[in-house]
Amino acid sequence: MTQRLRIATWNINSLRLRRALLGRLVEALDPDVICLQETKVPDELFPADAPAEFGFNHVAFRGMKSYNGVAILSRVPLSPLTTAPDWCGKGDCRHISVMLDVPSGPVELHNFYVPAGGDIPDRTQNAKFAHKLDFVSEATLWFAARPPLTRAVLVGDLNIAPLEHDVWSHKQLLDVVSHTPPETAGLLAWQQTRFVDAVRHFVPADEKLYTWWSYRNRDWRASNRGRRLDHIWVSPDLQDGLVGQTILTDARDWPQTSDHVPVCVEMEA
DNA sequence: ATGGTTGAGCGTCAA
Repeated sequence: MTQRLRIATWNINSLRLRRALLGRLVEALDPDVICLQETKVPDELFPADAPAEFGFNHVAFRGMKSYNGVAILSRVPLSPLTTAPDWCGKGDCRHISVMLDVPSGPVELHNFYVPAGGDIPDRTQNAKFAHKLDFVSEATLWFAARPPLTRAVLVGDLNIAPLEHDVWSHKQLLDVVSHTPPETAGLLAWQQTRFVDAVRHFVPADEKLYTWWSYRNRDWRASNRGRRLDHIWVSPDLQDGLVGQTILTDARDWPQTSDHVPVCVEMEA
């Protein structure tokens, strides 16, 4: 027997500022698990009552002051995984992983916030870009070195739009951090450590898909200069159980919202 | 080519 599992991911850009918007996310998507990035809250200030307020009685989080931070809110029990390294040795709270105690069998869940990489797409001139490439390489090597994963899901703000139609203009973004060849090649190599892009499973590669629109636009919908930076990948054994995907574009119009919108995949797992 | 906006938390830095 399998059971329905909906997993959502959202770069919330401050959990404390936008915790009420979690209610809208739950209303729209009814997820079993919510993975958050850029919580921007140290663990000792994590709003401990927020998950239960929205029906999530199980939580794991890793945060720091001002920057980064990840969290997993779950309706099913979870246990933390502690096997992953401290990526790039920075201790910067960009990854958290758990085993979800799904009745039909445990599911390994990874929630990542990949470095944005700064503005200059040159690792010799820009240490943040070097960090981003190194982070992706390190993750690729780590997953590649493991036995092929089963019942595994990897989500997050990966800060890279890998495909031509994951950005509003492939040509104009080829030298813009998030869509440069070393980044897209790096992300696809990571994915090829044996994951399936669960959103593209449903949407052909020639169809535009975005999950992020800059704040620096007068009218994000009119200009529609988006990028698909937020991803949900599953291990190949879960592919046949995929039921559907939702990119909650409407969330970009919520009051005081994030510049990212939630992404959700439903599966039988 | 440049500038445009937001958050954390009080300087600017990061995105």
